[in-house]
Amino acid sequence: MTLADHPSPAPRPGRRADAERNRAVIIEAAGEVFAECGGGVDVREIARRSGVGMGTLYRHFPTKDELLATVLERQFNAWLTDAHQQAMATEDPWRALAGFFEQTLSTQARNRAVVESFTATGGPSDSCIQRCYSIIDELRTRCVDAGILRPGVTTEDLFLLSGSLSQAVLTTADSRPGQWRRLLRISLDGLSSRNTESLPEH
Amino acid sequence: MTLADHPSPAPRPGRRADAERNRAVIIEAAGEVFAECGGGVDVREIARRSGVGMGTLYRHFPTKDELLATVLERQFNAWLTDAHQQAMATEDPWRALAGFFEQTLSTQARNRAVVESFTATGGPSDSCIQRCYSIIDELRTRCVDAGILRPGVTTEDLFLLSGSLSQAVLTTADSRPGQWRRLLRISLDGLSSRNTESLPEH
DNA sequence: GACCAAGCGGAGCACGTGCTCCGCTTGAAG
DNA sequence: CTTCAAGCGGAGCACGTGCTCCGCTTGGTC
Repeated sequence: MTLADHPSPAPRPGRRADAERNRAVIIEAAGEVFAECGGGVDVREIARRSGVGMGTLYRHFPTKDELLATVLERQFNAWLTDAHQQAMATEDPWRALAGFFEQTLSTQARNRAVVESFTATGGPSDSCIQRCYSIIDELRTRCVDAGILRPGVTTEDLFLLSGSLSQAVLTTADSRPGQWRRLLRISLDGLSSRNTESLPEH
Repeated sequence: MTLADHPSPAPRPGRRADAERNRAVIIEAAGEVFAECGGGVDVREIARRSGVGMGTLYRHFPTKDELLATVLERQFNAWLTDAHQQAMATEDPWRALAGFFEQTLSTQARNRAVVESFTATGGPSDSCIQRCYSIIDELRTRCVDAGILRPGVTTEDLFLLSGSLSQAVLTTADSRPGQWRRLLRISLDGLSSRNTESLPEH
């Protein structure tokens, strides 16, 4: 399932048809460019890739930040929807949790801007964070109920772990792609209930 | 042991005394500013903090990158020296490894530029990387000889883990400082030889 | 004390990048 | 077909930031 399969979230009635089309083209192109180059790219590059002038770009998105936010929101929601569906479809709680990390990391591996957004101030919007927390919490609860998750592990721990590993994915993307799977495996084993010693308080 | 306890690596004979003094002041100030603000700070801020003009700064360091490299090299070497001494002084191999991570992360937690340097292209100089690998490899070997490290764990795995956790330290530095210790604990438990299943190949 | 090369300060230049302005074009309503 | 507001393109402005230039100052030597 790719991004294009998800419905565009904000169709705007009353606008001229070409404007609507341009808006969609810009979001599409910006998504690609941000993913490849990170949030620091020159806006002209996005305009160029969209085949649209600067005026048009800034008519639709008053600032670069707003464009980035729109794109990230869209990509996050697509990813979260997929992740949720996949999690629901997996019977075994542990496989569901592991699969979530696997999917998250391999998706984000190809999207610089998304990884950056976790580091930078602000990051993704609150509603996305909230949604992400909900999914992780559901996965965590299922594992706890099955007695296979280490006691004391919080949703925040899992969220932070995901962000931390994302970074590992990025740093090894060029030199040793796939090495992150080893770290993931190590972390998951550390999360197993076979480890009974309590974790340090904050 | 702090940075000031380490000898300045490059005293330059034949230079005027005030120039030598200024050079030291600049390195000191730049170290603080880079640590607080990251590598993206305005050079003027470093000049201001040094109490020195732009001309003086650029006389000693022809580019900002060179200044940053000099500062990072110095800080890395100070950190590595401390880490090595501490590792040598710890009898128990596992405590030595855990202590290395603990020290690395709590040091880097207060130094944005260092963490960034692992992410950015280039990063620390090759000789630093090499030295760091040597230390980690020594720690790893001791653990392997004692039979307490999970089979198949490489020096690269441990290096990558360190960088990955550094990121976690940064992202939670403001909101939940100390949470990274929980992730570290989880990772270390996953590295224990009690986990016998082999890690995925690259 | 006199001399001067080495060193210094900071105004200002060059350039990259976010954003605007305005004359031209075009979808669509009548 | 006519009309025109909505939309478009891209030159160029504003500003932040790396770096330079040059007249002034000063440590060191005789």
